[in-house]
Amino acid sequence: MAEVLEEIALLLEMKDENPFKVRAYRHGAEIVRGFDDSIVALAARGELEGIKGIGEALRDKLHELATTGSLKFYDELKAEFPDGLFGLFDLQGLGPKKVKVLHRELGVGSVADLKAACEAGKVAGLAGFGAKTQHHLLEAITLHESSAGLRLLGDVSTLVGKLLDALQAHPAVGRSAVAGSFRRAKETVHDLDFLVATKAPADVCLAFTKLPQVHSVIACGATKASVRTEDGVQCDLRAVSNAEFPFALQYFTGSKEHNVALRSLALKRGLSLNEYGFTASGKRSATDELPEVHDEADIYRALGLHFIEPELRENRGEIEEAAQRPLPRLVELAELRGTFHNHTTASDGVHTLEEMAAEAIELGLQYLGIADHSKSLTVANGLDEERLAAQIGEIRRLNRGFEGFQLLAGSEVDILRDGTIDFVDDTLARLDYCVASVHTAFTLDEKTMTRRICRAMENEHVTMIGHLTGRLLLKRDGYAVDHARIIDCAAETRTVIELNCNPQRLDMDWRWWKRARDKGVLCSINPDAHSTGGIHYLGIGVRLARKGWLRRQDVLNTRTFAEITTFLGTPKAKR
DNA sequence: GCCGTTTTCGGCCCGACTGTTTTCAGTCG
Repeated sequence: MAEVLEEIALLLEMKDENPFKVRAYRHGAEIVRGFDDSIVALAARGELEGIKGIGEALRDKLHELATTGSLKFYDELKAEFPDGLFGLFDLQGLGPKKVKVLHRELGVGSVADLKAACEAGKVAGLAGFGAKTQHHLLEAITLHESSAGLRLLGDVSTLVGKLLDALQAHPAVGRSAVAGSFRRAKETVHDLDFLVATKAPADVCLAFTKLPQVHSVIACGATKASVRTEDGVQCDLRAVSNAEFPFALQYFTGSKEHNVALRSLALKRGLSLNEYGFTASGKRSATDELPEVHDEADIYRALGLHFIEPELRENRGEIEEAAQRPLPRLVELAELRGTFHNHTTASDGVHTLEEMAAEAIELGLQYLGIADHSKSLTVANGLDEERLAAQIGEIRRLNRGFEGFQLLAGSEVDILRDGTIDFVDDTLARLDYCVASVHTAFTLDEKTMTRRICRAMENEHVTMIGHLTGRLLLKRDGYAVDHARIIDCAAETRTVIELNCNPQRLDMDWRWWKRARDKGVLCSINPDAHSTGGIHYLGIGVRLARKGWLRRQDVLNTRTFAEITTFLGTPKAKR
C-alpha cells in the first residue's frame, strides 16, 4: 500500500500536479510504512479514521486497495506511462521533471532506453540537459547495474571509524561526528553522513575529497562535499560552525520523518528550525530571545521534549512520548553479562570451546552459552546425542578451571517441519538451555510457519527462539512469519526471543521489539558467533535493541550468572 | 490532498550544489 501511494506521488509529479497534493501522497506512504500493526486489516475494516495525514481521499483509496487488492485510480494513472519508468527514479540525478522530458522528447521508458539514448548522444541535446548531465547519467546507470546502494550497518563501521579519525585529524576541525542512518543504527545504510565544526569549511571539504579512501567526487562546495569511496559507499560531509554543530547533528541524524515532525512542533512555538539554528517565525517577534543551544538535548528541551536517543528517531511515537515523560533508559553494551547462541568447531564454528571462552572472558562476560547445531542439521556438522553428551561433559570439566566465568551447555536445535524438536525431551533436559531455530522448509505459508514456531515455543525445554525469520539482509527475505502472533505466543509460553546480532540477520527486526517488550517478552541479544570475532557482534546487537526501545530489564543477558542460573532452573510457566 | 485553540480557506520544511542558464530549475538530503 505504501508503494502504491509512493508511485502515485511520482506519477502525479510527472503530470505537474499540485506539489502539495504530491506531498500528501508521499506523506501518506510514509505513514503506511511506519505501521507495525496490520494496517491492511485496519484499512479493510475501514478503521483508518483519525490517523493524521490520512484524509478522506487516501482513506478511500487504501480501503479499496486492502479489500480488492487493486486501485482503479492508480491503474489508470499508471497506464499513461510505460512500465519500466519507475526504474529511472533510482538513478542519481534523475527526478520526475527530467524523467518527464526524457519520456516526452525521446520516448525513454526504462533504464535500458535511457542507456541507449545517452550512448547515442541524444540526451545532451535536450533543453535543460547537457553533455555533463548525459555523462553523469551513464555513470549512474553503471552504478545502478552493479546494484551498489545499500550496505549492512556492520559492514561500514570500519570505514566510519577511519573517516572520522581522518576528519578529526584535520587541524581546522573542532568537533566531528557521524550522523544519518548509521547513527540511528538502521540495519542497512544507504550512505554515510559526516559532520564537522570548523572555521575553514571549504578547506575541510576539499581535504575530505582528497582522502585515500575516496574514489570519485560527486560534489564539493563551500560547506558540503559528497564522495564515493573505493568500495562504492557514498559519503557526505557537512561543515558548519561550532555554534551550528548541535543543530546540524540533529538535522543530519534524521530521520527525515522525525525532523519534519520536529520542525512543525517548532513552528507551533514560533520557532523555525533548520540545520543551522532556531529563528523566530510567525507571531514571535525577531527581538524575542531564542533558546540557548549547546548540544542536541538543548534543542529537544526548547521544543518541550525530553531527550530522544538517535536510535529512536524514526517518528514512531518517540516525539509524542518525549512530550509526556522521559524516554526509557536504553540498554547499553556494558550492561551485558553474558550471551547465548555461539558455535564451536564441534559444529560449523572455527574456534574451540577454550578459545571462545577466552574471548568471552577478555570481553568481561560472566558466562557464554554454547549452542552448536543439532543432529538434523548435517550440513553444519550438527551434534548427535552422543557428541552432545561429550560436549556437555567437556563444558562441565572446563568450568571447574574458570574463576568468575562459566560456559553454559546449550544447543541450537532444529524446529522440524511439524514444529517438533529434533531431540527428545530427555536429551533436552540435560542441557542448561536451548535455542530453537528453523533451518529447513523455508517456503511454508505464513500460517503453517507461524504454527510451527508456536508449537516449538510450547516445548518446556525451548528457552528461546533463534533468528525468527531467517532473513539475510540484502540477500534473501525471511520466511513468512506472523510476528504479532509469535509475540503473543512467546508471552503466553514465557519463551524468550533472540535478537540475532549477526550483521546480516539482526533478526527479530527492530520494529517489533517495543511490542514484544510491552507484552512482557524477554529479548536475548545473541551474537550467533561462529568464531571468536563473532562475539563482538554483540555491539551491533545492542544498538538494534536500543532501536527497539529495549531497556536493561527487557534483555535476559543483562542478568548476572547467578540470576541466569535461577532463571533457567525455574519452570517456564513461572519465569 | 490534508489540516486547523490564529484559519473550513489558504497555507503546507528548507538549504546546498550542479548544470545549464544569464537568473534559475532540478535534484538531493
